[in-house]
Amino acid sequence: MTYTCKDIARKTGVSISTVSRVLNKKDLHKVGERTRKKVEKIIKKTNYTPNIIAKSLVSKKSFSVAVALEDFKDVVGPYFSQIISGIAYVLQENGYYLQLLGTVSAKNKPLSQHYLQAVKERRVDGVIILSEAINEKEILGLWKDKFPVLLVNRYIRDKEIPSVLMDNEKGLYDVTSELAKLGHRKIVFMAGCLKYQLDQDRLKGYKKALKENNIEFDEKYVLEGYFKYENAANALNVFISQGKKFSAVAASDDVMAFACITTLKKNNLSVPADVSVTGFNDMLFLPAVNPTLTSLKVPLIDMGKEAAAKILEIIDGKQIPDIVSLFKPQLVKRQSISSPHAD
Amino acid sequence: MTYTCKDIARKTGVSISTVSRVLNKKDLHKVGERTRKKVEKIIKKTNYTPNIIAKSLVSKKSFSVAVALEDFKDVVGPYFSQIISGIAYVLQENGYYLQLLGTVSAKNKPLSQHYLQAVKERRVDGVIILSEAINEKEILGLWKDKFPVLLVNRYIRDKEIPSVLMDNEKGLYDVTSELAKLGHRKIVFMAGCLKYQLDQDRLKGYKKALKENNIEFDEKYVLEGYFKYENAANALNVFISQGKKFSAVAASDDVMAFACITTLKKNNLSVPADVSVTGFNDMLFLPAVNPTLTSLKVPLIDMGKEAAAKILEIIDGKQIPDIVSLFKPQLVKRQSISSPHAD
DNA sequence: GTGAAAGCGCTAACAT
DNA sequence: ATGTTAGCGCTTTCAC
Repeated sequence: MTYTCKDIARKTGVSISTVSRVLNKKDLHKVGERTRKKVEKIIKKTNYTPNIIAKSLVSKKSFSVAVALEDFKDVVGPYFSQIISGIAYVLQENGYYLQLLGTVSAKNKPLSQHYLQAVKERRVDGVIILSEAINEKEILGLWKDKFPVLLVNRYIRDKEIPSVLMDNEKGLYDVTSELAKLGHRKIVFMAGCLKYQLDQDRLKGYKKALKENNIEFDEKYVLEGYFKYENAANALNVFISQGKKFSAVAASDDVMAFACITTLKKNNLSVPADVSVTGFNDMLFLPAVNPTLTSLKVPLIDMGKEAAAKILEIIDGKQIPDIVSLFKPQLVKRQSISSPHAD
Repeated sequence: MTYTCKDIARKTGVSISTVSRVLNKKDLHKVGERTRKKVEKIIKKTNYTPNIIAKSLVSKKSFSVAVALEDFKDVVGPYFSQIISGIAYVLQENGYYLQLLGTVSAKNKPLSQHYLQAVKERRVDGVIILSEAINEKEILGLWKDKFPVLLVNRYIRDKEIPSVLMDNEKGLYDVTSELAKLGHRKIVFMAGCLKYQLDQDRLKGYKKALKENNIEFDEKYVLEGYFKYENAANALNVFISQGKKFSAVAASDDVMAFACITTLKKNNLSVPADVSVTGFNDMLFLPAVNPTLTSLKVPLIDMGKEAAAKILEIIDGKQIPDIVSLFKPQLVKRQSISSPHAD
């Protein structure tokens, strides 16, 4: 049997308003001590829990936040899952629920329709956008409608949309500089997806480091692996088969870095003796991997926590002190890099 | 501006029932062609989306399903994330939303309170339980209340609670048999957590294989790694320091298998020359890992899909043909096993 | 202090 | 074929 506040009122012999008052501890000073106790007793006895749906209807708050992923397959893999884990933790601590939304490929529905519908249906009080599949116009539309939105590792140029970011430019700058310092002159940048702002920024850092070390930029040395193992392996394979010279690969992702290592081995190139390889996010550190991967450590879980904390502030209508939080990647050197051959 | 069905009715010059009818395509034959078109036009023009909260209140359906995890940190890591990915996919395809719930550690709240509250608040139409932290009594309570529940890789003895399972007993039986066939006589079983049914079943398979190969069971050869890298490494370290002889480790998880490989290397034992190692779930296959891991492949994403499909059937009140779906693990042999030394 | 009543945005039974 | 109306379970104002 599932009870309603009406049942509780009847059982206690009071009105539903009184029940509501003690339930929400609101205007409690207006409720008699004895009445309150009586109501509380019945609530406990019946194990009554208010219907949140009804509450939402009148309060216009769902106490839940959506996390918009591009594809549910993204949950698999340490990048998104760490961010989500951080978000989930903070939301739960604050009594909020987390809805996981996909932005592509729902049956019979165009791109992003499913996620937008959830928002418009007022299922959620805010959205944290991890997906790159949602276009800027849509996001700006929501923001203009005063709907709480927050972007993670993504931002919209010249617009004041709250974002939680990592310093992508500095990340690739650091890693490229390190490789140059070791003596590398032909460095491949295995980007994820160059149409993403994130890889544009990394490209910028890569170029900056090249320039500072008097290495000429050659766009043929920029490959795209789309953050997928197979794609990265293919891209590097094609590059190798073209006979291009190179002694290092800076990848935009640890998974792609592993793809590069495997591909190099298959081409009888050893890592790091022949080619140095670096990753990004330092999310896949396994001591069993040989060689262990040099990567850029980013506190993904903390970024998730920050994202959740921030969207809650926005939902609560608080003034947000900073539109942007910026996390710094930290270079972690391991076995996958060394000085190049002297040839 | 956010519209209600009343607004649409007023703008179109019809009643709200008519709006509701065209919205839900229900009793549509009773609506005039022209009226329908008129309503549809206004809906399109105003970009109106019905308020799902109100709809839920009357229909007593939230169109969302909860996935109960023990700890949000669990999303990180391939085991849970693959299952979740499968669940999310099927739910979305069926127009359902996914709520992620934790079952421990919400601030000020005892174990599992948060998840139970979500259920009782009628936020969700059903729960898929991945967590081991929810006790059997609670689950049985929900089931008795006719609340749709489904367990994944977990079941309750002698109770007909729907479950999506993998054949844990056969998995460890297969792997242990293979090791015995190679000539191993001293095989360590690195369990996750022996109080879980899953590891009890695996233990059973392990024992069965030992018996069939005339190897005496010794409980000292059963360790617990709690599915964590550090714990497994510690447990094996302690075991090694006790001077026990062994030539193989069958782990209940790939992560623990990697922990074992690293620990063995640190103890100057090479894999597989000195000690063979196997994993479970085959979820971390990386060609870059040396040696590549022998493991039991389980279709985790498919298990997630099956779980979602099943909970939807239960929610729809359909007769469920099988209380249990059983997925078979498949032994994938790679470099981490070989015959033992001849000493 | 407590209760009655209106209303949140929708559905569905019942009129017309 | 279309409209009227009574709720769904709660919050909140306003009486008493």
